[in-house]
Order: sequence, then structure tokens, then C-alpha cells
Amino acid sequence: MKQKIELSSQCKGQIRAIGDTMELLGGKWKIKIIGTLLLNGTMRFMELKRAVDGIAPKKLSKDLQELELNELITRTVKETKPITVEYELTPHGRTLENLINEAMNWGIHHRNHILK
Amino acid sequence: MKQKIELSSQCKGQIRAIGDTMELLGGKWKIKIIGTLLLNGTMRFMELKRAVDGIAPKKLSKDLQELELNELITRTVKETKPITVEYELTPHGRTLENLINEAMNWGIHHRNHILK
DNA sequence: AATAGTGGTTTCCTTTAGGAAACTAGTTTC
DNA sequence: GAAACTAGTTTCCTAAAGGAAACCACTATT
Repeated sequence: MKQKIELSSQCKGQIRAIGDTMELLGGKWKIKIIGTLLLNGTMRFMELKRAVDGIAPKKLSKDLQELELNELITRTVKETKPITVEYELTPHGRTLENLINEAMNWGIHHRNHILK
Repeated sequence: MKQKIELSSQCKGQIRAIGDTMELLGGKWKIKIIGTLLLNGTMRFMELKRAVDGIAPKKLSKDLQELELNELITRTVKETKPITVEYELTPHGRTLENLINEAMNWGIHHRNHILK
């Protein structure tokens, strides 16, 4: 019984950590944006828009702002003509690599399981 | 340029896989429910409700149904008095362990990063 | 002068997610 | 007979997510 209580309170913290992660990455597009940046490196706004299939510019803009606020990506304006804007993962953003690989692998695994 | 095209089309499939995963687990509660079942094994409805802090019975019921439809958990009614219902991860559900551990670890890592 | 490309913003709308509270129905304990 | 526990369902509501289309300001090309 003592074990059960310890397990339960230890569990709460771990479950909360899952919630933190999902609060940041939950939603239809954010994790796809990060995955795309992981696979392609630095990208401009329109490149991202073309690569992340189906996203509306408004949504892309909003999600990029939120990801920047959370220090997962950087936004740098290049004074070219016309001006271009580059988005890139921060070192902290790159720590999502394992998680995103797992999400990719499991998605493939699940698709195979359902089509069994 | 040829490389860029190949990278891009290969990328699409991987990004789609991420989308599949998030479609199933995105939302506030599903991944927490699975995480709780991973940590505690077989659980009854009320046990889950107490363990997954803050979830409303309606939401718990609905999410459990969806997880069962996707073959991630099983629901078995025990003919005890009063009847009890046991929820348990399927083998397929247990393949989410790596992903969930990554989500946990990254949540903790991110919290530390922000509190730097 | 018109067209296209840059990186977005604005407006309007629909859908979905989620929450609070009350309720159901059967069983068992007090 | 009242209270409490089992496992949910029903109703009503709000907030957030997301999408379509138009628009904006600037620059470069034709």
C-alpha cells in the first residue's frame, strides 16, 4: 500500500511533464513545422508554407510566433531585396529530435498495424 | 537541386506520419491516460479518474472509447458486485512507451530550460 | 504599367475541444 | 430507508483552433 502511494505521487509529476510537452506541441501544425525544420535546416517563410502541406499563412505565422516565444526557433530578417526571413531551430529546439523521431516511427508503425 | 526534390518528397511521408500520431494522441488527455496506464497497469474507471488529475468523467469516457477504437486499450467488464470495468493497454498500446517516455523527459528538460 | 514574388495581417466564419453540473441505474452498506 | 459506491450519460455552455479569402506593403521583373 505504501508502494502504491509512492508510485502515485511520483506518477503525478511524470504525467504533468507529459502535459507540459503536449501544451507546447499539441495542435495540428507545430510539431510538423519543427519536424520540417529538423529535416531541412534553415527555411524561409514561403519555403515552410510549401513544405508544410496545407497550412494557411495565418496559422503558419501564428505558430511560428509561439514557437519563437518558447525559444524553440529563431526568426531572422535578412536585408536582401526583397527582404527574406529565415526560421531555424535553436539548440533547445533541436532537443526535440528524439521525440519527433519517435512520433514519426510510431506513426509509421501504427499505420502498418491498422493495415494488418 | 535533384537532392532537394528527393529530400522534400521523402520528407512529406515522414511529416505525414507525425500527423497521424498527433491526430490520435493530440488533445489534452489521451496521452496522459495512456501514460497513467503504462505506469500503473490495469485500472478501473474511477481509479483512472482519480489518477488523471482534473479530467471530467464525460471526457474520460469519451477518450477511452476512442482509444479502444484505435486498439490501444481494452475495456473489460468484470461481473463483480458492483460491476467493475478494467482498462488495460493492448500490446499495440504498449508500443507507445518510448514516445511517452520521450514526452516525459522532454517536458522535464524544457521546464529546466525555461527556469534557467 | 502590370505581374509576380517577398512575408505576412485582417476579417469572417465553422468546428471542435473541453468543462460544470446534474442525472441515471444498479448494489451494498449503515 | 438513506447514503455511498460502481460506471458512466445528458445537457448546456464557452473558449480555442482552424480554415478561406481578401488584403497590404514592398521589390523586382517584363
